[in-house]
Amino acid sequence: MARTQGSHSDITGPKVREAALRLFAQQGYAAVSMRKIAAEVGVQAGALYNYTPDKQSLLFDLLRGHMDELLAVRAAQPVINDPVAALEEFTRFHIRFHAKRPDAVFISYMELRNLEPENFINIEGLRRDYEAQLEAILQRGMAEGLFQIPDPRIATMAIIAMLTGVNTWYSAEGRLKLSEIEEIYCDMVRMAVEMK
Amino acid sequence: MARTQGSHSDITGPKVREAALRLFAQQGYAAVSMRKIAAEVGVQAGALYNYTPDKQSLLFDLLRGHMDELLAVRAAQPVINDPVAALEEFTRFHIRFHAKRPDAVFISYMELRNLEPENFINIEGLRRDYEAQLEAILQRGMAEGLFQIPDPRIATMAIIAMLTGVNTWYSAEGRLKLSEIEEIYCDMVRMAVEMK
DNA sequence: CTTTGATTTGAACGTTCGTTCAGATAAATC
DNA sequence: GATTTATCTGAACGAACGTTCAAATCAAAG
Repeated sequence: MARTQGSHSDITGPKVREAALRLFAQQGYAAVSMRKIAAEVGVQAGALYNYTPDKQSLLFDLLRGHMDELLAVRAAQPVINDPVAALEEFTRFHIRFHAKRPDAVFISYMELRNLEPENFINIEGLRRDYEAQLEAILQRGMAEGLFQIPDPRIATMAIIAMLTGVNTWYSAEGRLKLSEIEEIYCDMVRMAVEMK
Repeated sequence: MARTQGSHSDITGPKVREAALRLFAQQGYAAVSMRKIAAEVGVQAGALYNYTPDKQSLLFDLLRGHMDELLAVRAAQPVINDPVAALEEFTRFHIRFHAKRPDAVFISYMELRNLEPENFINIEGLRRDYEAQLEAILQRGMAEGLFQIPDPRIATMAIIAMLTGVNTWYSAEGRLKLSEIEEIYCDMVRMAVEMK
């Protein structure tokens, strides 16, 4: 027997996922052919099928991987009990994590509709888990009389939409550094929920 | 000569645009074939070319029409001088206008990348015009000492992202009526910018 | 009822799609 | 150096793609 380790798949596998992620984000799932992905990797289209059973699975794995990483990195964060501090930490975390992965964030929102129903439900559930973490912070802040929030569920959606919106215009070469943007959003979020 | 009025195009034309809008929103521009649109209209694919020179123009016309209507309806709104009242009016207007047109809003965000560069710039300019209206309200509120905003440009993007985010979860059958949602967002937006 | 021209059909075009697979290639083990 | 097997090529499959166009259809004007 031969070559049980060190085969090309260690290199090609990640390259396939990277190319697919970039192309799906730029052109959309339906507009990207397996041949385009293969060309980007430097391989023939047939070779891709050593790394994914089909195109749909490739998309799902990217979305699933993104959500898994989001929840894993978040879970590794230290727990903060003070709602005000926790909200600031969530804000900074969300902006930073998403700004680093614009392609994955983009396809996570755009290509959900291209998932088969079962896969869709799967990803949707992970997103809800993440949203629930922010909602819990808001609920705690209200219980402690620190926050003034007309509807915690809606405030959760509003804050997340606001934060994720950074990705639509942020550029590393822009007017503001990411740390400055974090600061500004922390202020706005705090003002939006704080008891006066 | 015959049939200078009342021809079928009066019926088929709008049906083509409606079908294209719905299908583009549901499945994405690239995933929707001219044959699918034709089937939805109840016509053969070739007949579509009486109503659009090509598929790309069909997408552009939908986006352009949406933005034109947004700016036109907005321009017909009475001018409000008080920044606090103007901000509330903008909030309500944005939520209501966008909630009524979820498909057009969706493709306006998702399919921008499928526009040819010239068309992209065109639509992008109209969006900036709209955003500038909110930014002007924020600037005026700051000048009058009513608002406390760390960065008006970013606050503009944040508020618009927050408001447009309603479309990702709003349903007419949901827990809250649209008027209630408007109310909640007005509160949050006001709290987020108001001088304390 | 005939004429007229807007509208639609239905077939065809060259191209590209996702996927499969027998055979070629190449690297690690013996 | 021979063997083994993961990896990749290159061709092929039927299906679907956007678009074109001659011919058929049909409703209003004369």
